[in-house]
Amino acid sequence: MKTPVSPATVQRLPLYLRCLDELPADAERVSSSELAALAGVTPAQVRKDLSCLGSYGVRGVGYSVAGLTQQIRRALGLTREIAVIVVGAGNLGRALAGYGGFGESGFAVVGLFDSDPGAVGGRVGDLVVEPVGRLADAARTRGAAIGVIATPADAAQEVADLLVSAGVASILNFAPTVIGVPDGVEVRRVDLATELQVLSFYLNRGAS
Amino acid sequence: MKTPVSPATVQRLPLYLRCLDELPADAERVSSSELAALAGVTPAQVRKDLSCLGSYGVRGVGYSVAGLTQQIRRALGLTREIAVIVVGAGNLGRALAGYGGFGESGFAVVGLFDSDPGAVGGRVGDLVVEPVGRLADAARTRGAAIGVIATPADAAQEVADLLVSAGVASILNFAPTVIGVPDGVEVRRVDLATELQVLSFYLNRGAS
DNA sequence: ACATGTGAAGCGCTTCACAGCG
DNA sequence: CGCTGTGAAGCGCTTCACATGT
Repeated sequence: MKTPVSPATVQRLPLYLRCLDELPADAERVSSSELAALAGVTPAQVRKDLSCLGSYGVRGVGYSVAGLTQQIRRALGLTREIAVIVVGAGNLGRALAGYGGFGESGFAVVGLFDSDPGAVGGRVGDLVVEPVGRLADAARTRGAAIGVIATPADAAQEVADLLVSAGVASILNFAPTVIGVPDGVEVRRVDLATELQVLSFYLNRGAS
Repeated sequence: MKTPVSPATVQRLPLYLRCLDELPADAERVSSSELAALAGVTPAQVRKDLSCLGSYGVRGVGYSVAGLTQQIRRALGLTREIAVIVVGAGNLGRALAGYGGFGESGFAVVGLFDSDPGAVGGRVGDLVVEPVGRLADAARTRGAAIGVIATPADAAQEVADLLVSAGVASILNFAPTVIGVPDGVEVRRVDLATELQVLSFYLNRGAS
């Protein structure tokens, strides 16, 4: 089965990619059970997920590590480097912009913006903080495909609108608020307080 | 329906809490439709979720903002402040430890640790970076309930083991790797590369 | 013999539609 | 009349079990 990749599967593909990476360098093949153990899911789940992308598995043997890695990267659209813009040069924004893991995963931060004139001009790794006024223009000329919002909550909606108007159709929102976007724009929220609150729930669960 | 709160619902309760917070200060009541619009879900979803915690809704009117907030906080176990420990004082760890939103959400960072002697002693807000050697002891004496891992990938498993042995049964893992823990320990993963890779998938989806 | 690929069953979550109540 | 609360239908995801292929 080729095309119908379910959202649940999409969310797990990057996980498999990581697990493949953590395999011993001399490993040529993996079985669904091995991969499942590393990823913390069931073997059947792994096989179902991988079968969605026209599998390269060999019955009786397993999957080629290199081949499978390539297949997953292609399915995720990681064949070319993707340009990412980060908005908000506070602690979180700088941490994100300076995070080395981007490059290895096929992403490149091509711009870091902030509305505070005091922050503009500051350097983070190879990047120089630019004023938000240049965001839209920079997003277009540098071909940014993904925008990361690392601003306070009250600026998030405004930044989202800016990104959308600049043609950025994928947004990763670290601001602790819900942003509204037009249809066709994909938003993913990462909220620290939310994560802690969910953990809090299960904390009391386990105790009772 | 009182007790059976599904995982999917648990994940949305913090979201509702945020939306309630963003309501105009003079709002006394909300309808499921209003809340749904803010949260980006359906009204039926909101009602189902809220009915799980013995609802305080009034038919024909809506929910009391204050009452509902209290109900959700109680369901999540946010009646007392929860002590959190952060391990890893790199960019991300310092950003997390210094994040003000913790306190407002009912959490308090009671310790920040790092294995690098050069980082130990550094100050982040009110906190002083301590050596990991003191982690287990500090976790116990300060009653830490949640541990946040903000180390590089290769240190994550070791830190997780330390946290578990110190009695921390809830872990929020920002390290780009999968950690193994005993049954009964709850782990949530937040992985930047994973989020970007998922966005990448839908990027190509929308374009084709 | 062994591990993949896959229909089918099982399960949980979402959506619908309406009864119930202020 | 309006909005909540909820059985029931619908849908998607996970798990099972086994046929398939090497």
